[in-house]
Amino acid sequence: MSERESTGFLMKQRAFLKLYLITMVEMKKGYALQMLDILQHDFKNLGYRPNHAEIYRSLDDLVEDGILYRVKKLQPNMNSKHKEVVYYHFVSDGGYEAAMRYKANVKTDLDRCIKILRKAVADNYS
Amino acid sequence: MSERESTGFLMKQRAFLKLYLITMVEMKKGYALQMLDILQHDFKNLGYRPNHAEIYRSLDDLVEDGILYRVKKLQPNMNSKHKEVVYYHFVSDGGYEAAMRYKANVKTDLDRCIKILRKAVADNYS
DNA sequence: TCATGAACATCTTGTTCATGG
DNA sequence: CCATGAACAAGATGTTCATGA
Repeated sequence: MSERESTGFLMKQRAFLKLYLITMVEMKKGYALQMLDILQHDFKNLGYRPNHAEIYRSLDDLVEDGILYRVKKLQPNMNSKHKEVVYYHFVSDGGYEAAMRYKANVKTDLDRCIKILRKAVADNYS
Repeated sequence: MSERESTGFLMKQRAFLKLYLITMVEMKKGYALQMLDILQHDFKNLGYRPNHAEIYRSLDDLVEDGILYRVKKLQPNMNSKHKEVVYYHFVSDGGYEAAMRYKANVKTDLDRCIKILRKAVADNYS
C-alpha cells in the first residue's frame, strides 16, 4: 500500500496481477483458479502464462493491503461432491476506495513503462 | 545467444541494457561508465536509473555471446595521471551480424511487452 | 481429481567490497 | 577520486510438495 516512488525498471508481475485481480473481483469472475484460467487464456497469444502460485500471492497481498477479504463457499461440482472454494470481496470499510487508488497508481506505472519501451524502440531502431 | 522463446512476463532489464549497449557501441559512445552516465541521464525523467554492476554484467554477456570484445586503452585525465579504461568493439568474425540478430529479437520482445501493457490499460481502465 | 496454500529453488538485480591506477 | 570487477545480499518468481474435499 505504500505509495513508493517507482524507482526501478519495468513494473513487477505482482503489481500487474493485482491490478487484474481487482478488476476481476469488481466483475465477479469467480475464485482464484478460475481467474487464473481467464488470464492464461487472454494472454496466451502474447506469450505470457501466469502460474497459480503468483495468483495466490497476489491475492494474499490484496488481503494484507486491506483491500479484499476472503469468503469460503461450498461449491457443488458435477460428481455431486462438494469442494470449498474462496471468493474475494472488497472490504466494506474503504476497501474499494483503496483498490481504486491502487489502480490509479498502477496506471501511472503502466504509462511510464510504455514510455520506456517506446523510447527503446525509437532509440535503437532507425 | 540461444533464441529462446520469450515465455515470461515483461522483458528483463539485462536484455534492455544489452540492446542499448549494442547501439552505443555502434555509435562509439565510450567506455562503460560513460555509457552508464548517458543512460542514467536519458532515463532520469522516466524514473529509471540503471546501476554500474548491471552495465558491467550486460557488457560481459555481450562478450560471452561472441558479439563484443574488449580493448583496454590508457586514458589521460586532467591531473596528468593515466587510467586504463575498456572500450568495446564488434568481433570481426560475425559479431556485428550477431548483434543485429540480437537487436531484432529484442525488438520482437519490446513490441510484445508494449502490447501486454496496452492491453492492461484497455482491460482495467474504462 | 481440483483448489488452496506453503516450502523450496532459482533467477535477476541491487549493494557492498576489492584492486589498481 | 575513478574505473572495473567480484562477491554478497535481497527480491521476485517458478517449481514442487502438502492438505483436504
